Order: sequence, then structure tokens, then C-alpha cells
Amino acid sequence: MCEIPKISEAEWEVMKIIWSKSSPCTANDIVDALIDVADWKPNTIKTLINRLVKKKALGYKEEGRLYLYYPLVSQAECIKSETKSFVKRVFGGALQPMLVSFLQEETLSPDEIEELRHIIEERKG
Amino acid sequence: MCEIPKISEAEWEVMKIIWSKSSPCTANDIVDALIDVADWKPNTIKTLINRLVKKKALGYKEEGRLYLYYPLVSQAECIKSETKSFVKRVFGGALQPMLVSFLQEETLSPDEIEELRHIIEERKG
DNA sequence: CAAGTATGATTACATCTGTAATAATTATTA
DNA sequence: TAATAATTATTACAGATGTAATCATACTTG
Repeated sequence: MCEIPKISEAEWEVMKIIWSKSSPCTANDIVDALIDVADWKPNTIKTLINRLVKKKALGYKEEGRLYLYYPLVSQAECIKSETKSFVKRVFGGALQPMLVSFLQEETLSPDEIEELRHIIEERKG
Repeated sequence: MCEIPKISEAEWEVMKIIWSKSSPCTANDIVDALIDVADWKPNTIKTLINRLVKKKALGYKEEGRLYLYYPLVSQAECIKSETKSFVKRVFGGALQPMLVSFLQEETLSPDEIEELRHIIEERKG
């Protein structure tokens, strides 16, 4: 898992489905799960799956005439990589200004704020 | 400023330069400023500028034979829009899990943590 | 066995992006 | 004024992306 492939917006939806399943799933499982999420034709989803295989974000094993797909990269890794590129693009790489911006500007419920406070307290040690 | 245009990675570098200047600047100003940032030929940067104009992210006025470029969208707006799309893609739209992930996983100095704590305390009101 | 069906493979095509080169135009200078 | 330099405009081109349609093949069913 040396290199995290660059996963496009549409491809992320596919990956999220696959990550959310504990076991490998068929193309149809993915298509079914995506019905609620996106308005894509099954062929579109197959294309996305194939591209993800080509990028080595997904692997598959043949189970009879079916393919069972499974992730080759973990969600945590991808989130990290994606975040890095996002923070670099938008904030020039500085994570903290981003957090400041979010904490100040975004809508958060009291509960959420409390949880964040809790996390920070723990980090302070 | 109804619609925030979608600004690509390379284009962001240009926008950041222009936002950082208080007054409109020429293409050459931008080229000069970007020398430290990216390894692009001047023509490449001109292309990016033109695309940003086409996207209505930049405006310009002719000053003699020069063009003076200025932003048509604010940095804050763009950050917000970009963040939204990022959070949607990666975290399914939930901002808070993202913050949790960052606060837990990323490297932050004690000072930074202290500042974040401070901000949260204030938000708690 | 033949025809329909399910599944994966191949092909399609417009737009966006990264990365420029070249052409056109205008201004400056010898 | 003619050549040169500066600046903007047009064109280029490959790879990524969104969004599929069509083709091929294997399986099921009448």
C-alpha cells in the first residue's frame, strides 16, 4: 500500500460503499447500494469500478462467473491523503488555520462542540 | 456572486496569489509571485489566468496595454465551497467527524492545540 | 438446443486539467 | 519607420472524469 491512488469524486462514492461492507461484494451489490446515493446507470458504476481496479484501489477475485470486489487501500489512508491534498490546495498546507476556520465559521451543535472540546482536552494530556 | 466556480488545483495557486495582493495585479505580477510556488512556464500561468477569467473567478480591466486582474469571488467563499465539496466527498457531508479525525490524528503543536481549545471555549459561550 | 438474461469488457464522447507552443497585436526603440 | 520586445489570444494535446452505450460471453430456461 505504498501509493494512495487519486480517487475522483464519483469514485469516492463507490469506495465508501465498499468500505462500509465488511466482506467483498459484487458489482450488483454496489449498484444497489448506490441507488440511494447517486443517480447513475449501472454501466456508469461498472466503469467507476473498473477504473478503481485499474488504479489499484480495488481488487477482485472471481467467484464463479461473478467478481467479488474488495478494497486495496483503507479508508483511513485515503482520507488522510485526500485531506492532505485539500489542505495543501486551500490552506497552503497549514492544517491549523483550517481547523480554526471551521471551528469559527461552521455550524456545529452544542453537543458536537462539547465532543470536540473533550477531544482537545484529551490531546492536551 | 451567486455561484462559486469550481477552481482546479493549479488554478488555486493563482487565486491565492491574487487574493494575497490588496490591489489588482498584472499577469506578470502573478507570474513573478508564482516562481517560488510552482515550476510553471509563463504561458502556463497565462492559461490558468484565462481559464479563471472564463470561469468568472477573475475579472480584469485594461490599463493601457496591460490587463489588471482582480478576484470576483472572495477567498472565504471559495474556501467554504471547496470545504463543503471536500467534506461531502470524504465524510459524506458530516463536518464533525472530519474535525474529530483531524484533531485525533494530525500533528499539532501544544500551542496550536491551546488555540483550538480557546476557540472552542469561546464557541461554547 | 436456442433464445433470453446477467455480467463483465470494450468503446464512446464531451469536458476539465495540466502543461505549454505559437500567433497576433501593440508598444518601444534604434 | 522598421525591427524588436512585451503582452494577450489562439491552438495543442494527452490524460482524467462524468456519463454511458454497445459488444461479448456465459448461464438459465423454455
